[in-house]
Amino acid sequence: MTDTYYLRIALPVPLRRQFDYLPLANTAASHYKIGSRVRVPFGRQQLIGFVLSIETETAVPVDKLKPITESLDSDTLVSPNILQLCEWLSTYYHHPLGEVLDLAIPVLLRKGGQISDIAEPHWRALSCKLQPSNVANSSVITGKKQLALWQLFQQQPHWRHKELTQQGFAKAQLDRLFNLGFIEPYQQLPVPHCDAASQSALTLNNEQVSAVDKISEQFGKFHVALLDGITGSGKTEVYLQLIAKTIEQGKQALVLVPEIGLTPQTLRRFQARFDVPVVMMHSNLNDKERLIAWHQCSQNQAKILIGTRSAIFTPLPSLGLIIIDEEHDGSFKQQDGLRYNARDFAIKRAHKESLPIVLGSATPALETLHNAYSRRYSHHKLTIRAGNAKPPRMKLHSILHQPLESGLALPVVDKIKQHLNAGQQVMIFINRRGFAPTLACRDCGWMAECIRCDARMTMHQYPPHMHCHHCDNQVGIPRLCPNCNSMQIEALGQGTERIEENLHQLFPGSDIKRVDRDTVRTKDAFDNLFDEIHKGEPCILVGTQMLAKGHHFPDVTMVVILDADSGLFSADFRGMEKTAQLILQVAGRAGRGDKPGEVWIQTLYADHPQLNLLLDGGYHGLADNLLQERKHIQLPPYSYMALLRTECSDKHLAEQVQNQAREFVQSWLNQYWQGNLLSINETQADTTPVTLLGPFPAPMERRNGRFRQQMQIMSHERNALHRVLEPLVHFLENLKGIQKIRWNLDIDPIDMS
DNA sequence: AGCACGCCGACT
DNA sequence: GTCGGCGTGCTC
Repeated sequence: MTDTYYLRIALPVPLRRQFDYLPLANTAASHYKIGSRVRVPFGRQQLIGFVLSIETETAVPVDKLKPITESLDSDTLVSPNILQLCEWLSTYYHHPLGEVLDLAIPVLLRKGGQISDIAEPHWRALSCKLQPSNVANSSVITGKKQLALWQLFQQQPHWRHKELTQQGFAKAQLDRLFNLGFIEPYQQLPVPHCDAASQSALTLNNEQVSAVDKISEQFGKFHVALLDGITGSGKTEVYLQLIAKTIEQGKQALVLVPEIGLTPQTLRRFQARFDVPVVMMHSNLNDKERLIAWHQCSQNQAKILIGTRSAIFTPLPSLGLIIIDEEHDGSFKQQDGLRYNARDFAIKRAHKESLPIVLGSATPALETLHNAYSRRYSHHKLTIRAGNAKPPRMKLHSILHQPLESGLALPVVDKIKQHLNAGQQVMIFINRRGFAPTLACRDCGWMAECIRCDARMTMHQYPPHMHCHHCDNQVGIPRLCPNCNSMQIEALGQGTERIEENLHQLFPGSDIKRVDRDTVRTKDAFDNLFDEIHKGEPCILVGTQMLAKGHHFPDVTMVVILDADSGLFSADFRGMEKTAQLILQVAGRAGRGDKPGEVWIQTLYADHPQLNLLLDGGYHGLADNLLQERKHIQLPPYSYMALLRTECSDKHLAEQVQNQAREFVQSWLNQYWQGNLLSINETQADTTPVTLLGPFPAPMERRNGRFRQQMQIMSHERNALHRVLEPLVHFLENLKGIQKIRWNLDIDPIDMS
């Protein structure tokens, strides 16, 4: 008996629907596993898709159905859990499932590769043949190299081919021993390497003990814990001890870290602590290395995975704990394609797999804090610095009407001198790279602007050029004003290059190091620089964000923040939150037990209420105030938001599509929503379930030659929001002329630009 | 997203 | 006469 059945396949195309295919002739339905890959004909091309389900009926006319080309996996590749989580992502972020699934597996598998592709050639001794007597009697082994090779196999019977060639043995020598029947080649998948633990657990203070105890009580069930600990309070030690308990139970642990925080130091700290294999996954891995790590996790060989955003998709069959370090960090949100938030998705995964998740931060996102206050998350505070170190002294220094010496206030210059003379390090933080953010003509007021963006070009000195940081456009430095031919062209404002140059004048003979994307392009360069700074010689560090994230500089005793003001009046409603997080992060880089640090914030607004709140009441003082403000104006976390963005070289088209979207949403609400709602509860008649704000131009309207528009779509009900977004996406997909413009829908946006 | 088909301008 | 521009439409 042959019952007909169909395979429902998700394909990596930007279409929010699935495709049905016929199976291969004479294959039983049981041959096709859910979550396995198949190659299928799609139009004129061949694509790789995932089997979602096996259906007995199809809505497609049977004569349109084609059989699949081949089945690529005999077993499931994406586990039911991960598949369902991807389906959830697809629905929540309104993104095609096929593209979501594509992100969930390593590139090599996406392209049709097999796990066996990463198998490595090995050699093994054939124990029965490899006896000293064989060698002695046969006298077939000639040459020192062959003998040395034979001796190696005496010591250890298995060798990677690569290791042997690295030791100077040639293929010919291996072949010779093989022909003699002493050894044979075989292929084997790489096994994660693992050293014995060399470091033991630190003693915890009471707060840490309490956090570890309370969170580990939640093992085996879904639970979100906020580990809210000031810099230096030992969050990492809490992670490590929770992971240790997880490992003791034979479970795996997943640690997500921000993009920039994944350093060899981090890996070493974990490896030194545990007897089990620790694997890293980050953007610096090549396709093969990524597949190896993925495979080792999926086979339960790796017990700890430390990774950046996309590591959240990794199959971990015995996962017992998830940790999100620096959970407030913006890099957990992907900013293109599938705009998912790995922190939120991790919580979803923890829920699905019934396990605890720890969100750690010194400056939790307001969303997270709100959830902790409302007791959806448990809240564990760490307020004591290790070794009873004093927190850094923070000081707002008004530069209003004050003379500046190369961008630095005079008392700040004096202070820097004191610290250098005391043999200590000073860090100057300015979030602007290049020499100067503006190049202007003194005679006519002309300013160098980017031809593609509504932005001024940054002047760079090393090498000399004008650079647009928004579209990467580069041009030479004009010698005459292009507008009035004046020679009075002047660089205005300070960038890292200029501060560095000025510091050489102010502090001749001092060691000055600049740390920004232009000086440390590679991970290695940064690590080398870090090692040098770590020697502790007095110096001044000048740098951008880069200095704030990831590394700690114990010999830095003074931090100067030059441009905190730029974040105070930002168009983004998260501007103040982000500024506070950055200030505290930078401040946290400084000092250690025996050398307390001081932080000077240069500002024109020394009486800015929220800045003062941050300094007097700490992060939580400010955060409470910001939460009240958000509640008052009903912004997240007190409402849910989606942002529809359009961009087009034709300004009118970008606006027109927004207006069409707006009209669509409004008429949809009138037709389907308000009618229903009114009949249920007429007193709510004036409460619109979904509100629209905009469309309006993006903060920088023109970028890279395209005009950008955006519209906020908000609701107090997550479901209400999604119920209208679904038909909106459908409407936009099928809108005539939509291919002329770029558009995207950002759910829970964190960067409003 | 690809990749076709489909009609209108400057070229061997 | 055709090569090719990218507008429109489809993919189980």
